[in-house]
Amino acid sequence: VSPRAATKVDLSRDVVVERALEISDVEGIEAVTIRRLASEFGVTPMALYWHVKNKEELLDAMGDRIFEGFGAAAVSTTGPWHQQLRIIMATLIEALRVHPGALRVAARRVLSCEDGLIATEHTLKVLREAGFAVQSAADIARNLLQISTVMVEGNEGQYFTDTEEEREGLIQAKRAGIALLPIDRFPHVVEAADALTDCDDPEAYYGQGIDLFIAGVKALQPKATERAR
Amino acid sequence: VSPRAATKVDLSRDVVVERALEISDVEGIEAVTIRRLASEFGVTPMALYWHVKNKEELLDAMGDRIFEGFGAAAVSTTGPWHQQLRIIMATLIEALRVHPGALRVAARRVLSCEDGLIATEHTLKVLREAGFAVQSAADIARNLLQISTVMVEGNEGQYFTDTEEEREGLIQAKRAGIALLPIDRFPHVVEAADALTDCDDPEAYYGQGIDLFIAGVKALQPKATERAR
DNA sequence: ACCTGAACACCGTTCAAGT
DNA sequence: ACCTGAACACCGTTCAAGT
Repeated sequence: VSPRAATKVDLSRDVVVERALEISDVEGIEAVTIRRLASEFGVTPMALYWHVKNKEELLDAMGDRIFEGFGAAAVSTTGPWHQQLRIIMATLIEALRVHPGALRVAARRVLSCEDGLIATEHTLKVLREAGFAVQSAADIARNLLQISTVMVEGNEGQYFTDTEEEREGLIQAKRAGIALLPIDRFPHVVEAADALTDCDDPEAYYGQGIDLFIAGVKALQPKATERAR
Repeated sequence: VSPRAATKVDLSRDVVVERALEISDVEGIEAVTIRRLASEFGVTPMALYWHVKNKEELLDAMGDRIFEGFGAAAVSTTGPWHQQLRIIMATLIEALRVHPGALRVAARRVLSCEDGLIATEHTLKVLREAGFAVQSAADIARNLLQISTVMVEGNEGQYFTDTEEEREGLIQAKRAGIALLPIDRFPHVVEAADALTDCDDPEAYYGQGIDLFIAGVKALQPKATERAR
């Protein structure tokens, strides 16, 4: 019944990964350490090595967790190819936003986890059927993942700190630093100080990013005449 | 004249940053440590703190170095807006490719260093004159940087190791892992195993990425009728 | 099956002291 | 002005040992 007993659940791989994700979402991925986790579970650092091979495997497991359910969602899309691509991208962004601290580790796990593979398979299928060559389709699929990752990261995967106030402070400081630039040299930057740092309308931000990507892919689509090599 | 004397140049901020960039390009940014640098210079770790405030400042300086000359290059573009944007992006990618290990630290320094600000100012100017609203222009400028960064990173900013052979091995292992997937479940992924991992034609890869982005931005451009709010 | 203890080779950084 | 020495609070990980 002591405050420490509250955190003293039975250790397991899942519990460890879950806690690691919680930490990364608040304080960033660098705050996730074996020793930190151990102390939070009221256990010795070495105890974790029973449930996870090493730190790398822990990070991988965090990434895989993020993609859970993504495969099924990606496969269930319907409609014209560009609409399917749009839904896949929107779904991916949604999934990534849940754990902004673990984006990076997720991105490099796409081709190493079940759900990432399923989603990639379907994405490639859609692109191939739209007439894209193997290399083009692969590049576009990679781009889709990378752009989604970097958009989410740029928007909510920064400024990790211990407290919320501290986080606010960092953002304010950044914005103020831009707003105070010499306006004669950087008029457009100063004008866009808010727009460049913050995002009071994330949906619009992601919407434009998705629009841009889909429009770009559409423009790259080989014409039907070119397709018959 | 001893082998160790060869590395014993006079310590200075520039020399330290330069060496840090060299290390990050070969072994990745995590290989850059104060103690490692100190031992390479044949000096005590604390000696570095005279030339650089702390590790964060060192990383920032590495990022700023990457953008050196980028401002001037970005400003000197001419032609229609989308062509200027294209040149800016191509130039940025070129600059980023020089130091693939320090991409990440560079990206977050754009709005904090001279050359990054100059380039951003000009990019925003071009976009505003093309009719984009402040928020849209800002989002697109951010996207340009992020996409460029992530393309370079995805292509040559991975698999850092001590030796070149080890690096080759990692890439081969990754590709083999994909190629050996069950072909009935992941036919398109297996087909694209090479295309997804490697890039024997980087110019084509970056070219398509730039094409995609520019086409996407073009599609988002407000029509002249809409512009007169 | 699950965890501990002690130890090793690493980190960044402070602070006082040397030349 | 520039560097050293000793110390502190952190890392990940191995290996043998406990229950």
